[in-house]
Amino acid sequence: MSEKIRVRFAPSPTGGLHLGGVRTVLYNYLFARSHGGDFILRIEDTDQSRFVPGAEQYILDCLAWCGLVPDESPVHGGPCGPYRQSERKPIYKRYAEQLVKDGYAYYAFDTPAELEAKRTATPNFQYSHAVRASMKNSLTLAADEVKPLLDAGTPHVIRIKMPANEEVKFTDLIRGEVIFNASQSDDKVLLKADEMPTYHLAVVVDDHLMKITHAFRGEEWLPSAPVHVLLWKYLFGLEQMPQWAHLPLILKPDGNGKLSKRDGDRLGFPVFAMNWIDPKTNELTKGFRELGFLPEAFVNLLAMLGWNDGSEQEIFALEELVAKFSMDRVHKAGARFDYEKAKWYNHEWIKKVDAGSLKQEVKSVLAQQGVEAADDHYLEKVIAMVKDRCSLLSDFPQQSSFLFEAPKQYDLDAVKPKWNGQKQLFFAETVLQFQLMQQWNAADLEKEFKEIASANQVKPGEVLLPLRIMLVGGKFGPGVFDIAALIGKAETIHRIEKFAALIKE
RNA sequence: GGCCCGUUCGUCUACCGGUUAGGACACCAGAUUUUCAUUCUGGUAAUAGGGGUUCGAUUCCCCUACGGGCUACCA
Repeated sequence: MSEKIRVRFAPSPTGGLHLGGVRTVLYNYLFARSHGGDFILRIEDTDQSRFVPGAEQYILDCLAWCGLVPDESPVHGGPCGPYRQSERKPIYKRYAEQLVKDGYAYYAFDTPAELEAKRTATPNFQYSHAVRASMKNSLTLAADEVKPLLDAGTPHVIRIKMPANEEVKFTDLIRGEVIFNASQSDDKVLLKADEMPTYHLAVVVDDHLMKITHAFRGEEWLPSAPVHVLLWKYLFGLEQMPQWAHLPLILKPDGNGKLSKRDGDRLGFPVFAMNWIDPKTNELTKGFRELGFLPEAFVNLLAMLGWNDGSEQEIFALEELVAKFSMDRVHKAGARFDYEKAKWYNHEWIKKVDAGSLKQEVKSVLAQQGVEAADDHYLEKVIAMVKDRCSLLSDFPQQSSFLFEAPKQYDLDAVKPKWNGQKQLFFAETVLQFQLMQQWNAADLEKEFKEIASANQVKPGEVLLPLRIMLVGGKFGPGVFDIAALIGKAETIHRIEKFAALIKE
């Protein structure tokens, strides 16, 4: 039995897809897939103040990178269209008017200035059941006063009339039964003066019309959940309501509060899945992908931030997450984001995947550093040799560029103080002996090198570091003989000679 | 301020009444690697506090403290 799990996702007002957003979609995806259902994602399309050009496609691109491809993702012209909020204005208005007619909402004529005055006069002013009788609205005004106002086109909003004493219950997939007293919420605006809906109305109307089955969102929405539940009750009936899940927040690594883009900038780690250029400011925010993360690792670390399968396993592939995921093991408390652990996940994944599958990414990351890796077969060998030492894809150039071209810079301080004629002679001899070698592999090279050393009365330890500097340029990289074996006889000899000539001066 | 949600090593977390409270990241020490990493071994480190309930509470309940969230014609 296959079920269609339809979910809605609201992009961030500033564009960009942050960790919390990806995790929300990820949990949606895992939930849908683990129930054998289709995953239908609707990206909320609120134009006007919030609309960011390109945000939808960007989100879809990010999700594709993560491997979270929806079976269907109507953006424009889909079966439940129109999707753009401004094109749906009449729909929202119709439902809002319906609510007024049924006595669940009312017109409010208070101007923003009047409300502002109230707020400054009364410290904890809330437009709620307690004060609505003293405000200017269709509840306090006589019917024959209201009609002229409406007819004259007086600016007004439609507010929900929250019951003064009613318990609102609903089941949250993570928190279980949640009970609120409706009186605690104020009379939220449902339809603004410009006839655009607020989130509260739009979310309920759209979820109904677009047959949303599951509504996962951040914990910050919990306090307004009773408003939404009530709207469902008034408009469509509670049986129709999607299943709610309020996900725990992802918190700053230091200090307090939700993780924000600013924290990433400040602490030096990405917060967005992929690079995002704010179309308004042209400001670039780096993404996990561009900083060298593997999508497998990104998904893995996000999944574990607030969920685990109860075992001690920490490395999960997406299919494995699908198989083991269950909503009731999602945490209630927020989790601090730890970039060090994020890098650890990536390192584990780089070690885990095979060299061949990394070719494209490594090639492009090398190209960015001006290193051309033309030979795929050779590249794969390079990757196999160095990948265990890389936490990020961006570590590859540092760890492997010398396998494609001779070092341009040498760590001379590592060699020069102890350099002498004896070593000069030793390397001259090494070049000669290497030229004669029939087999060119790491084991034979090491054997040969040590024999030359003992024949020349040099301790291998004293010439090993110079050899490394000659081949690599610095004190890093895989075993020297592995490097020599890979770059080949001619190149090895060339590098030794080049360096020997250089250090003489 | 009001309301809501939450609270196990520094961090992510396991335990769903009986454990020497386990794992991972980070950190420290040792081994391996005649580079640097990796790897391996070991170590430091937690049930916020106080009341109940119970033969027995990290686990269930209450209070306090702390943290987070919401409190817009933003989402």
